[in-house]
Amino acid sequence: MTEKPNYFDLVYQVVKEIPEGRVTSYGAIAHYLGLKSGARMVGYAMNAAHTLPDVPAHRVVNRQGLLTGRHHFSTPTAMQEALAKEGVKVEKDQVQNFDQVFWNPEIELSI
DNA sequence: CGCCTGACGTTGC
DNA sequence: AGCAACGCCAGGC
Repeated sequence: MTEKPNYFDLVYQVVKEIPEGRVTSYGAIAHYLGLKSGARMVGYAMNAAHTLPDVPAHRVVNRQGLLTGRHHFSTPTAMQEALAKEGVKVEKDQVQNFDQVFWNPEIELSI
């Protein structure tokens, strides 16, 4: 990695703006950054963000509200535990009331 | 330098 | 309504 892609930092910033007790989806961030087809890239960026303490990757889930990246955490339950502590109900790796805790950057950040 | 994999999403069948 | 395949792009080996 000769350089760190700018959009990586963009993803980090958006994720860092996620309020406690709220979650967002990769596609939402991707679309917000213009990476409409780069949802994968967002997740990929998250992989690097995983090393940054300021990037709550546990608040980022997929479109289904499913904790797809929980396996990348220190423990398979770390993501669920973190969300549960913030008030987000997680059952079987699935976010409950996903539509209620969903945080849309395009709206919350007023684009 | 080339191939493969990968925290997703969407469309088609 | 559920399952499968494709598409996008970048990093790692």
